[in-house]
This record gives sequence, C-alpha cells and structure tokens, in this order.
Amino acid sequence: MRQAAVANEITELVRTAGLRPTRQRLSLAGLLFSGGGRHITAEQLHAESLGEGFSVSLATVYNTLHQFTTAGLLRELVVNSGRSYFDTNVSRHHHLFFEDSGELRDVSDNSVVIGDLPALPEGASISRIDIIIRVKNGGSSG
Amino acid sequence: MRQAAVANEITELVRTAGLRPTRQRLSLAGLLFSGGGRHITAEQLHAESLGEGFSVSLATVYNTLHQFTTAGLLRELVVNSGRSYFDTNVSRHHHLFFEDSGELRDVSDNSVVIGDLPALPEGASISRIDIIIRVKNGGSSG
DNA sequence: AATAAATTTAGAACGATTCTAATAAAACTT
DNA sequence: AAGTTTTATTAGAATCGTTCTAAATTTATT
Repeated sequence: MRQAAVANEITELVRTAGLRPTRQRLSLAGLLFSGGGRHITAEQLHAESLGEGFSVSLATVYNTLHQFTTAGLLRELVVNSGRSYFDTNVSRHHHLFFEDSGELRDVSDNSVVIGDLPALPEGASISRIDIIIRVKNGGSSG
Repeated sequence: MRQAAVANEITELVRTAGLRPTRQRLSLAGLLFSGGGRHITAEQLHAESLGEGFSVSLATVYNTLHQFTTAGLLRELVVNSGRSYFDTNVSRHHHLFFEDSGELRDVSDNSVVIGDLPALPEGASISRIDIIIRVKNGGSSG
C-alpha cells in the first residue's frame, strides 16, 4: 500500500479514537500498528521513536499508550511487577511469557477452556480473563 | 492446638526452609501461615506485624517474603503493575481478582483446561501457568 | 487574526521495591 | 561462657517505572 494511504489509515485510526491526530500520536501509532502484532513497553516505544527520528517525550508516550488503551486500540498486560506491556492485538487471546528474555508471544484463545467457576457475588461480572504461560529457557527463536 | 506446639511448627517450617528462626521471621511466618490461605502485600504484612506488636522493618518484610518464596512457602502473584501479592497457597490453583476492592480469591485448578499449546522452543519448559479472572463490581462479600 | 481548547513537555513527585553499610543477633569454637 | 565467624536486621538512601504539574505549544474554532 502507498505511504500516503497508510498515513491516512493511521490518521483515521487516531481520529476514530476521539483523539486529535498530532505529530506525536501519528508517529507512535505508526510504530505500533504498521507491523504485525507487538508487545511493547513504554520505554521501548520511546526509544524506538527517538531512534526513528520522531522526537517525543516519555510523558507523551505514557499518555498516548493509555489513551489508545482506553480507546480499545491496545491492551495493557502485566506479567512482572513494576512494568507494563502494551499489546496491539486486542482480540481475545492469551500469552506465552519467556522468563529469560522477557519476550511475549500470543496464544490462541482456542487452546484454553475455562470450566466451572465459583459463583460470583451479586452484580459482579467478568471483565477479562488473563492467562500467562510462563516458560523458562528458550525464547526469541521462533 | 497448644500455643507452644504451633510455635514449634512455625520454627520447624522456617528451619526447613534453610533459614534461621529469628524473632522477625517467626513473627511473620506466624502471621502468614497460622490462619487459612492469604493473599497479602509487603506493606500490608508490615502494617499487620506492627499492629500486633511485632516490630520489624519493611526491608526485612521484603527479604523474608522473597526468602519464603524461594523456599516454596509462598507464591508471588502479579495482578497490577507496581505491586506484588504473596499467596500462602502454593498448590496449583488460579485467581479471581476483584478490580474494585483489590481482593484476590482462589479458584480451583479443576475449573480450567488448557488444550493445545504452540510448540515451545527446543529446551524450553513451562514453569507455571497463571490465570487471573478479573471481576468488576462486587467482592469482599463472600 | 484572535480566542478557546487540547496537547506536549521538562522536570518534579510518587509509590513500591532494592540497596548500602552499620549494628545486632545467632551459631560455632574453644 | 567468652571469643569468633557467619548471618540477619535496620534506617535511610537510592532506584525504577510511572504519574503529576504547570508552562509552553499546537490545533481547532470564531
């Protein structure tokens, strides 16, 4: 697809999220959504953006990641205490987490069946089910 | 059971973990393992210990929680970025997390069936599967 | 252009956790 | 049980990821 067409799509994506298509948001959205699925931290995205010559502050990276998450464009993922990953795949799925490398890989939702659950309190409902399969040794090789 | 017998059991538990039965470790182990299953943060355990008149520093609480975790007496649980819970139930099970109250409740392992997984890289093996069922509204009521 | 509203930013502040180096307690030795 | 070595505890500083603040800039509207 032509560059201009991609840029338009990104702009539309940001607009649809109810956000003004600023230079910073478009750069970050481009990095996040132009390739395949990604699992990325705020610091990683910040470094990547600077590396590509798109200057942006870390505060804006955090703001943008949260705005995209609220808009349903990203899903926030917690595997370790003290660091959030943001997943560009917001469809129902789970994760393989390689403890050694810190890499995350998607696992299809079909691989898992949840059976009976304890009764939930009155008025309560499930907002999400997170499954993390922690793997030791290996990773970054497939 | 008599107080003295309980104290002996706790002492043995700490010894078996390869740790000296110091006053601080015994107090903390008593708080952690004398009741039923618990899900507790370092800050909560620290406050509880001081409240019971067992003075201990926060650093020691952290040290002790990690030592107990390494020894297999506790399991560290991450549900939110920026805060760890420690679970006194180290048998295979999963969790219900009440987003409003921050409460955690155990879910039997029987409730869940994991089907096919993607092939793991050579030499890799699963160290643990964490399932967190996030619940909105309700909690602390059952 | 002028005005209003939203965004970005640097740097301070924050909360959870870890580190440091000094003191204290526990376990050996004799 | 005194002396020695090893291990544990501690207060407070340091660190890390993240959030906040208030000023400056950009975008949208009139």
